[in-house]
Amino acid sequence: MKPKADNNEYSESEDFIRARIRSDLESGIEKPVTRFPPEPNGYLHIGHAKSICLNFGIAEEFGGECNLRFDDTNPSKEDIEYEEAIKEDVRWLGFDWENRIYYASDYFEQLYEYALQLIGEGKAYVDDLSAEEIREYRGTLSEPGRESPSRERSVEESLGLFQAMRNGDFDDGQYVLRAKIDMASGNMNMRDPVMYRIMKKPHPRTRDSWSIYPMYDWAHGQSDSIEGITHSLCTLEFEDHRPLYDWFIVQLGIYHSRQIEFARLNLSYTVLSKRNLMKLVSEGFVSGWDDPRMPTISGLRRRGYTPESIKDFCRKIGITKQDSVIDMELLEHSIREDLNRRAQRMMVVLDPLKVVIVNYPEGKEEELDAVNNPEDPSMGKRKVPFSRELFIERDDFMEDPPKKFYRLSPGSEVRLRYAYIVRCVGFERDPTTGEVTEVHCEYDPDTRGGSAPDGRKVRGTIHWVSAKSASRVTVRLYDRLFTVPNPMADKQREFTEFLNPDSLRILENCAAEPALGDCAGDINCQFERKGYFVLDSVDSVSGAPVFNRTVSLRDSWSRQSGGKVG
RNA sequence: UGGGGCAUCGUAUAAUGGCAGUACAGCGGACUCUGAAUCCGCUAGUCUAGGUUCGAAUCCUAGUGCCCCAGCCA
Repeated sequence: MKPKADNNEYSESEDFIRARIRSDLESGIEKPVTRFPPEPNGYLHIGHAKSICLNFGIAEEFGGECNLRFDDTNPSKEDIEYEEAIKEDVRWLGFDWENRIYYASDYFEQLYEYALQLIGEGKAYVDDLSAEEIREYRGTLSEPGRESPSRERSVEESLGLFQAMRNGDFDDGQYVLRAKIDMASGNMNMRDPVMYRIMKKPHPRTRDSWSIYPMYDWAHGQSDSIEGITHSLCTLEFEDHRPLYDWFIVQLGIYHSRQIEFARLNLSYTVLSKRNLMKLVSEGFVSGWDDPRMPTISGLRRRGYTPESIKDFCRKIGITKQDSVIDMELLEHSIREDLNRRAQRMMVVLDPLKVVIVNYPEGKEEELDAVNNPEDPSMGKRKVPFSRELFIERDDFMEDPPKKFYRLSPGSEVRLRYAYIVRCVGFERDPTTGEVTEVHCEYDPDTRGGSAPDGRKVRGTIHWVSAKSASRVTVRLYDRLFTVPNPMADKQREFTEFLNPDSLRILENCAAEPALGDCAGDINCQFERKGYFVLDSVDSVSGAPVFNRTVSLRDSWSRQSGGKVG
């Protein structure tokens, strides 16, 4: 089937960044070169996916290139574990940096030479003010700063001191190298920003060969320039840094990459900052960075999201400079749309209630045809066993049903999907708890396969599993991580106070079609009428599968009945 | 008058002086062996006030609101 993407909204119009690239292409540049520059200090999340799709997407669309660059300028926060996870996530999304993997740390020597150049030209100086003093001297948002006494230091002295900083002659914090710009600038970033700090810490890649490390502002633009990045795309909070980005490049007289800013992604009912995600992990609110409730790429992957659905989502949200919060339902729409097209259908009863077909012969078993995917006939059919004793969903039976309840209730008729039309003729309950323990039905042998030869209308069709051959599986139902759309909105309260206590429900005794009892690999399927599920890649063991609910099906019944269904 | 940015249905996003469109959500209907999917329809928007113009979301003026910046983090 042809996707309706041919003449839809996103192929017709271009965002402001693509428009700019197109115009730059017309006015001379050969091809766009972009980069995705994560710091290896945490796992990638859906917000990074937006940036990845933008940077790699532009390279694909315009015949350019996109580099993967690790912005590893702060060894106190970075770890090799993160680097590997990041590479895996980018690859999983379906992007390829080929041989273009770079590290800011590869440029440490070049950056050092550049610094020498600026010092030599009197545009940078070594400062001996303490961190606290630097802050005081910087002034405030509305008052200009004061110049450090070190500003008057001679070029020769700064050169010597800077070399000594590199040699490890000083302790952490004793000196910094600063750019000499303008302490009265309205832009705080231009008030003699720190370029290097002393940090006697081994670096994952350069080990102990450096005792000074460049700051972001000093490293990023120059790294872009060295790599010939034409368009350096970053988020809005760096707009204030652009004058500094440009200043360094102009002073150095090197290739001028251009920084362009766009709005970062915000998603409702979750948080999207490494700091806060880190807190959820380290304080045990979730099981790890890849907890299926996490908005990380690895969490979404384990939850059952596909790369296609994430890329589709990124295309739909667009690229602008407006602060916005995207509704989680749009992400859910993307995965439903993708999985509806490709997921194998299965019948699984999450909360089993026993049904006895009283007029069905004891010991008899037959195999019925079930469609694997009504959206895709090429996926074929499969056999499902049927017998006298079945399981149905507990909430598909009601002793005293409300209006418009199309499922089973005393005296009513319902279709067992792919099987027979049955009528409820009675039920049993536990005398002490009052809970319904068993439902009795009579089946109509003429309706084999679920058809009604007499043309009778049966509104309800429910899923079921033959009791004898059912596989016992564990199912984890996930719900939104937070109870409020924006957990960060309340400044008085910690965002963790808004964690949803019901974000995970574990169902140990679900009854599944036999085939699901022993399966392996990346299995995305739809449990009919319940949602899309994926075999958990971590906790499933052979013969004891665990399924994660990726997303429920849309459910207009629970909305209209106000009830919570499964 | 510290600096920088942003304002279009509930949420996003298009319209680059010429019919305010699309998607998600919501509501209603058709269809249905998934209360799914699909199809059809409906609701709903240009921050405010002036101005320019035959014509303004778009240009001008003045307001208002929101976001970011005072790390030796990125």
